[in-house]
Amino acid sequence: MSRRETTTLEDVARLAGVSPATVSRCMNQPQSVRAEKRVRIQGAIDQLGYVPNGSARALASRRSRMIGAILPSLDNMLFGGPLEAFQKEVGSAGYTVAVACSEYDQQHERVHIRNFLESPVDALLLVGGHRDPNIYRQIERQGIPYVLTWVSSGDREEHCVGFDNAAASADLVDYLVSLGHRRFGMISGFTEHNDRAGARLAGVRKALARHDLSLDDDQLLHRPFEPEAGRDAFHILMSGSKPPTVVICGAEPHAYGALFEARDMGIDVPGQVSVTGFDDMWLASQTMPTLTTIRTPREEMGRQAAHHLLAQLRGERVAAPRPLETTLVVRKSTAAPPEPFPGPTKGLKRGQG
Amino acid sequence: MSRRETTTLEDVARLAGVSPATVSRCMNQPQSVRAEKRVRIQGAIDQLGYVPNGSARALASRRSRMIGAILPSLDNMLFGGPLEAFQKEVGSAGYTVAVACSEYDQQHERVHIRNFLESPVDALLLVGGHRDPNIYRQIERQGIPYVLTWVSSGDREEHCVGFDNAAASADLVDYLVSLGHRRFGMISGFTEHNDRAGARLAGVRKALARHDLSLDDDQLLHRPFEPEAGRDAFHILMSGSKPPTVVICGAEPHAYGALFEARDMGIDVPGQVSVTGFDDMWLASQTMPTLTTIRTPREEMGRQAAHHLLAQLRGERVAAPRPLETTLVVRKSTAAPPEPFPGPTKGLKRGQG
DNA sequence: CTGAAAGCGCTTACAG
DNA sequence: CTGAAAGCGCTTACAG
Repeated sequence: MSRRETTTLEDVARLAGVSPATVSRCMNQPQSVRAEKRVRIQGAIDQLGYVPNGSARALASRRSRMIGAILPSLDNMLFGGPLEAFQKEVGSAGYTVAVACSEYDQQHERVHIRNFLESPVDALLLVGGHRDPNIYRQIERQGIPYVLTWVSSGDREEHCVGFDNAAASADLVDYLVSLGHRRFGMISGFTEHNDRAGARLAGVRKALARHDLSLDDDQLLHRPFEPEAGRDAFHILMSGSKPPTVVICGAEPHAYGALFEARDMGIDVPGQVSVTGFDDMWLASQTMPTLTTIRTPREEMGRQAAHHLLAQLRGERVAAPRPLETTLVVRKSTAAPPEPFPGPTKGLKRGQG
Repeated sequence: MSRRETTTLEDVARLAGVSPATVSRCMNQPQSVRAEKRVRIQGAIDQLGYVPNGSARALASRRSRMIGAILPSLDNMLFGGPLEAFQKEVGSAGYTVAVACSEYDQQHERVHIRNFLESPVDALLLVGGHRDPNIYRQIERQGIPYVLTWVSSGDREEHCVGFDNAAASADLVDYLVSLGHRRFGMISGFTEHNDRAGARLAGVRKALARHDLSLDDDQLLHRPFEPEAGRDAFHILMSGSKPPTVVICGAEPHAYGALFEARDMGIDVPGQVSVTGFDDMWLASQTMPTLTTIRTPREEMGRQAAHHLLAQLRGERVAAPRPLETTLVVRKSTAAPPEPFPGPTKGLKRGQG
């Protein structure tokens, strides 16, 4: 235990017989140092067990090599995969990922953004695009790159790496209408502070309107993203006097809950009612019946978000990313409605989806 | 855009008419600064929109306020919850959490540990306790606190915040033996670099031995933690000439896969074969049949890991944490074996679990 | 309670 | 290709 506990770059320089600047260059731009010295320096590094101090490096270079990621939650199957993919990509470029959870709460997210800006992070990954403009102003004032995932459009398209939630749910509706469905129910997430949930609901409404259909107020239930909540909502929808012939779920946990509740209520899916999900998580292909849903390319989104950010960090001028494609995956939870049901309007166009 | 883009503590000091040292104190130990000055300083901070620079702070104070967490995976339902709980706890104490995934690979983990030590992090959260002693030496040389989760014993009990995997699976075996089972099959994770999986398997073996039973070699299959892998293994086990009357799964995804495969094979659970899980994730209570399993207190573990680390970071001397309790949750996937099956030995003691 | 000063361990123009 | 020197923006004994 000497007085000086940590070995510094200066120690390495002394042992290698070069200046600290050269050691620094050797670590950051090896090709700019004569090979012979590189060997001596590496030897000194190994001999001393030198570990560079990231804080000092960050301060001197004004780059922390840290990227902050703020996700709504980690305690489900949705965000972990993309985060892991993101971390892997930026990690191999030398960046560390700091995480925080907003718990689907704007105030929490705001605090975390502020903390990350203080850290300071070199870049930021967020989910969704709707937030107080002041937040964006604050981020941009610091001049750090950021990426908005899970959405493809909005005010800041050049920062969005995601897919078109509204278009995806509209696809779903077109398909369901083509099956003959006219009475729709929906279990949605809360839309106030969640533009993904909002877009999915809007997409459903818009597509229904195109078919001269609509979603009745009492057929739309907002619930947190939990299977239990989905069960509860499904039970309510199916206990009404005129239950829907199809229940669209804005998030997959809702659909799992709906399927479980149907089983417990003795309701046949898709015989009596069709059920759809959104995201195509692993369970969707294992439920009974298997779930018709929208596949979202989540890992791919994580990777692309990383590349988008890394390009900006390299100082490249980047174009607005192209929206990622979603896919309608038809499985066994959807079928024609149980009996011919006269639609609320005439002139219904079949099979146009 | 002035030449100096960032406002620094010095700017605040100048505007408030105090020294930089006082501004620093005002932020870190407010009570040591006269109230009147505190107000002036806060005013200056607000007026300038001052954001302290974490890198400089880290360098000067030799504390980065960052904790590194290395988990085997984020892309499943297991580690996200505890990580979120951990982040929440340490976050409210002012710490940032950096994450990385080892992908159940020692070399990956080693690289991430090294990167974190460079960052440098103030503390480290790891999963499991078995790793190259050199790694521990390296961590301890830097003098940073660390916590080993998901395990309760081993060489470094004072760092473990977890539960006794072996005892938990032994409980399960005792219960199954008490039901009358004598022919056991097991789907286990790979045990070479995973001491949790190793302990679960060892616990099963030890408990069986206590009952004069054992696990035949061809009744033990090692698989990655995926439902599909569980399906595959279950299929193999049940296709043998003498299939087991119970399949113990070392991880819950294996059990889900087993249940799905049983359904597809037309095998009645628990009529023909019992199936057990380990962890009690949300799906366990929703499968058909519902799953008998071991409940592990994962969120609580995340919180306790945080408190254990925070106490050390405060410089407190901490005692070895008490192991967390696991619970045998009996549901519908287990029952007596289909027919009286003569055990390999006499003198079997019933109901001793 | 407060300030002047040194220092944390790097990086990076600048000059050669 | 290399070195001397300044500087990144804070914190913290030390003295008062």
